[in-house]
Formats: sequence, structure tokens, C-alpha cells
Amino acid sequence: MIKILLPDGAVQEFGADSYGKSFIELLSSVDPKILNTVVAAKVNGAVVDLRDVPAEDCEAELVGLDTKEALHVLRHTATHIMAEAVKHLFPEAKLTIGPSTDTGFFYDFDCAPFTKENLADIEKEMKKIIKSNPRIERKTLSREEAIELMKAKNEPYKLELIDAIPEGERITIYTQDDFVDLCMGPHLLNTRLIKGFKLLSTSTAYWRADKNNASLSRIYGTAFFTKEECDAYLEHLEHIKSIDHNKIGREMELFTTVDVIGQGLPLLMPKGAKIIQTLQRWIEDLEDNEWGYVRTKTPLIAKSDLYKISGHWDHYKDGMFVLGNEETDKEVFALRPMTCPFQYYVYKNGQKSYRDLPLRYSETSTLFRNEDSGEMHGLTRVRQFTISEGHLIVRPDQMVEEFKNCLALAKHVMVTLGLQDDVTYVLAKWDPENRAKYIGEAEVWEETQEHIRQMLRELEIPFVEEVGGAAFYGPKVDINAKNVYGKEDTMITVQWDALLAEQFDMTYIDQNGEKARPYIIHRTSMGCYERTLAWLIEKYEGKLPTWLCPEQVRVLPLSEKYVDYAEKVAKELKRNGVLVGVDARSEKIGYKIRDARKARVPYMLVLGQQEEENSTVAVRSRYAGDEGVKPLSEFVSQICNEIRTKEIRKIVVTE
RNA sequence: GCUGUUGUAGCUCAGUGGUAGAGCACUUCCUUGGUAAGGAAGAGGUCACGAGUUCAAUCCUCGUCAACAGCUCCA
Repeated sequence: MIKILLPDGAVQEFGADSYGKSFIELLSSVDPKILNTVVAAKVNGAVVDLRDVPAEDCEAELVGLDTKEALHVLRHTATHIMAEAVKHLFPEAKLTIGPSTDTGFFYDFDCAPFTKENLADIEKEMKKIIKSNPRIERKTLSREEAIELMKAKNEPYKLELIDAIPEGERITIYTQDDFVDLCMGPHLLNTRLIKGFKLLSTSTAYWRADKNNASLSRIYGTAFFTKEECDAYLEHLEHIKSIDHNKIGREMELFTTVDVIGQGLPLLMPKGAKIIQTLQRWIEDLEDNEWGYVRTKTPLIAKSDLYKISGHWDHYKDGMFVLGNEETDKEVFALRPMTCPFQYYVYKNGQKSYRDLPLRYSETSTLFRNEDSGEMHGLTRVRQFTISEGHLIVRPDQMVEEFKNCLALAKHVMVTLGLQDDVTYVLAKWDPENRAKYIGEAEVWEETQEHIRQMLRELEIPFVEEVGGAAFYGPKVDINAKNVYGKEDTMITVQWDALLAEQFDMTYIDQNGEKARPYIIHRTSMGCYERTLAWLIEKYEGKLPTWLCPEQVRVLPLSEKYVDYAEKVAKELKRNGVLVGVDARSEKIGYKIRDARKARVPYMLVLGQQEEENSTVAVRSRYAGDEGVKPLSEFVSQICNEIRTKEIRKIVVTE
């Protein structure tokens, strides 16, 4: 019996006389109109083509146009149409792969790179094809037939793909017009469903994502069932561009880059530096005063000998900035890419008792990593950056509690920054299938991971688990965040390390008077100040919480005769720890308000509301609109309170 | 690191084989107490850097540096 759940909610059953018929035929027998509202079928969770013949004991639902799966089908078909258009215009282009993605589709061709003009031509050709509404047909071929076909079509990459298909798996091709592609499907029945599409960009990509392979020309595009959705998405892309930290961070004069200084070396300007200073002071005080950390300050460079002990010299030399020449110089130095061994030697100064532990070392640590030249991006991927790095040296019996506290601190930081809902906590585990990569016993790994799992639950932190992501010495928790383009970066990490203490011969004297190995926790509470700033800018669209703003209030005298008064007000605010600017220029108030908005200043005080000085001021808030007229003292205490409590105000976009 | 695009005034961008333009910003003066632009005048650039071709290069060629996008990487 074949059961199909129809769009109207009814279940249609088909008996033996319908066996061997495709979904298309079955649905047509019920009502041909259904085929205009569905694009695929779903059997046991897998999306299958309507051209498929269902099994005799099959239960299927239909994939309607409003589903995520349908969009993938649509986009997959769109990328085929694009490939057809490319083949029409550039017959020499060789096909490779062209999948749909969550936001659109792409196709990689082996041919000369495409230009913007090419893109417009290809789009035109696609429109022509869609309008002609070609029949999209599917054929199942034997391996030999498929090989012969692709040989005849002169598609070497497709031959390679056929080669990779496991023996016994069905090989299908889809055709429309003169276009043939090796493809598993499913695809649309009707190209006219593609009502809105747009080719977005070109780039290159390596064949099979391997940089030793041929460089292919890729075209990105997106497609929707309606033109409105497509337009809305394009608008969304524009919006994203307008909140990219790399754009508005420069506009807001938070940072800049300079050719002669170098790649990945942004300059933090006064406003950007102020924000980072605020973050840094907050974190340092928090760690030292409330979480029991002690501070170290260790060198930014060290002899190569140190890195030879730590293993970096052998495994990470390309990633380090080396000072000097190994061949000719007596001593060679390198800028540090991490702080671990430096803090280990702080620990190793003097014998430690079990009573000394845990020792929580923290350092606002500047690191240098010689990233590949194409990797740099704004403030998120740089060659010099500063993190609040810490190493906790603890007794094994203290490990769980200390690890949990590190997670709790990380959560506190995220919550205070208003970012807790935007991050993913990842428990990176070992891979039991690949034991060679890890050190230690399986039971210990499983036990440790269960400890961490338990901690995350107790702290009410939602998390995902990732097999194989652990460091070789132990599991870790990474706190990841996505930028506006959806790219994920690690913001904070807490790592369990029961191993390195041995490599560095770190010991303490236990209760029995014997030498024992401590455990180590590597952790950050603010992973990278530069990256965090970038993320804050994007999250708040440049409108940072007041306590982080480099300028929290701007005083705007309505005319020059209020300038003195404005300065008095500014002084009063400054005395209360508020970062304040005064705009004394004599242009119309409109200019001043525009400038303050451009600088994303949370509050504006418009002076001159009343004849009598010191009585009241008009308060405008970028976040909450016009707050009206109130006594200055009331306003001062309001904003001071807000800064003290690190209140995250709800953002109301008024621009 | 790879591929492509880009680099002209503080910003956004035009433009040309015969050593440069616009709008905004800036400065001065006038005007104006009120929510994104009142008027007038002025100042500003080795056209990223270096080499080559040419009588002549901002423009053409090559190299370098940097920015952007994608890929690849991220202990």
C-alpha cells in the first residue's frame, strides 16, 4: 500500500494497480493541480524526486512550496539553469559541481574567471531559459552509459565524480534542453516556479576544496519562489553590508588600517581604544576582585629554545614571527603566539604546596600570529591581538569545580555583553574511532566529557557536542559566534588539560609530602578584544550599550549663548564618570543632531530649552526616541545608574 | 598561500596617453535657537609605491604594498 499525505491533509492510498507509477502519475490521477503546489516528496525523512517510483509499502508526505526543503530544490534547479546558460555562452567551460545552499546556490566551472558583465549576460540567458520552460527530465543510467555520455560531452570532472560514486548506487542524470548534468536531484518539474533569482558574485574555488587542485570559477546566486522574497533577501544583504564592522567600524572612527604598517595590523583610534579599555578594565577587575585571579605580565618575545620545549618550533614555526636567522645568528627569538609556557614558568618559580592550589593566573596578553596573507579580515582575523588569557593550575580533585567556574565566568561575560543568546557553546570531544590522535584512556575521556556535560547543564547553558574537536590533551568548550555573513569564529575557549604539566615538569607537594602533577585549565574570559569589539559592533549595529560607548552623551547648545552652560553641564557629567562630548559649533541644531547620530552617541542633551539656566534640559535618546524634558540632575543619575549596572538597553532603531 | 576585483581630495566616487573633477565634509564671513543639509567665498591631490614602454604615464606593461570577496587555513 502506498500512502501519500496530500496538501489538504487527506491521506490518499494507492493499491496494487498503482504500483510502478511515479509520484507524478499518482498525484495526477488525484488532481493534476497538486503538481503546481509541491516540488518533491519526503519518504522516511529523505527528500525524493516526484519522478521517483515509490516503493510498494511507502508512506510519503509532499514538500510544499513554503518549506525549507522546497527552497533547496528550487535553488538546485536554478543552479542547473545557470550552468546551462554558462554552457550556452561559454561552451568551453567544464562542469564540476553546483549545489544549493541555505541562502542560495553556486556552481563551479573550469574556465576563465567570470566578469561582472558576464554575470549580467548569464542572468539574461537564464531568464530566457526559464521563460521557455524546458522539460526537466531524469534518466537512470548504468555506470558504463554514464561514463560514455560524459566522455562524449567532454566533461572530465563529471567522469571523476562518477568514479567516486559507490558501486551499486543509482546513477542519474538530469537534462533540460541540450544541457545534461550528473545529479542526484531532486529537481523542479517546472522552471517557471523560479520567480525571483539573482546572480550575486563570482569567485574562485579549488576543485574538491583542495588548494593543490585546479582553481575553478564559481558563481554565487540566490533564488526564491516569489520576486518579493528575492527582493527582500537582496535588501537584507544590503542591510548586512551596512552593519559590517569592517565598514561601520571605520566610519565610526574606531579603527583604521594603513598600507605601510601592514596587513592584519589595524590601528585602534581613540574611540575604538576607549571601548577596548573599558572592556579590559572591566575584565581585569572582575577576574582579580571577584574570581580569584592573580595577574602576570610576561614577555612578548622569547628565545627559540622555549618554543622548542613547547613543541611550537616544530609544529607551528610558519605561524610565528621569527626574529633573526637560525643559520647565522647565535640566538633567535620569536614573538609569542600564546602565553601558556610563560605562565608555566611563573608557576615553576618556587616549590608549590597542595595548599597553594588552585592558582589562577591571568594576563591581558598580546599575541602575534603570522596568518596567511589572504586570511585577514577587519578586526576579526588579525596578526596581532590581545586576549584575556589565563591558566589555572589545580589539583586533580579541584578540576571540576574550577572548570565549572571558568564556564560560569564566560557565561557572565556573555550575559553582561548581551551576547549570550547569540553564541553556541560547543563541547569538543575526542573521536573514539581515531584514538591515535589523542592521549589517555577511553574511560578518562568519557568521564571527563561527562563532567563537562554535567557542568554545562548545571549552569543552564545550552550546548552542542562535536566529535573529534578536542585538543589532543583533553576536551574543551568553545564559545562560538557568527558574524553578519554567517561565518563562525571562536570567542572564548575553556580547555581541560591533564597532560602538559608533565611536559613542562610542573609539580606540587601533596598531602603525603610527595611530588604530584597538577592539572591545567587553559581559558579565556574575553577571547580577543579586537574580535569582541567587531562582534559587538555588528550585534548592536554600531549602537553599543551606553557603558561601552566611547562617547555616552553629547551636549548640544541650541545657540552660542549656551556654550558656557554646555561646558558646565559637560563638567558635571564627567565628574560622574560619563564620557561626554560638547558640540559648540554654531550651525543649526539639525547638523549637530545628525553628527551625534552618525557617531552613534546614545544620548543628546539639547540645551536652551528654557530661559532659565540649570532648570531643565531636553533629552534625546537614540535608543528610546525623545525622552522629553527633565531636570539635569535626574538625567545624570539615570545615565550613571545605567552605566554602573551595565544595563543593556533594548535597541529601537530610529534611523 | 590561491583566484578575482579594487587603490584618484578627509569621505563617496567620476575621468583622461598631453601632469585633474563632482557631491558631501573642512575653513572664513553672513544667516539661524528646534530635529539629516540657508547663502557666499576659500583651502585640499607626486592620481598607493617602484620600475619599464613613450617626446610625454594618474591612464599602457611588469613588480611591490594594501583593501575587499571567495577558496584554503586557523596549533
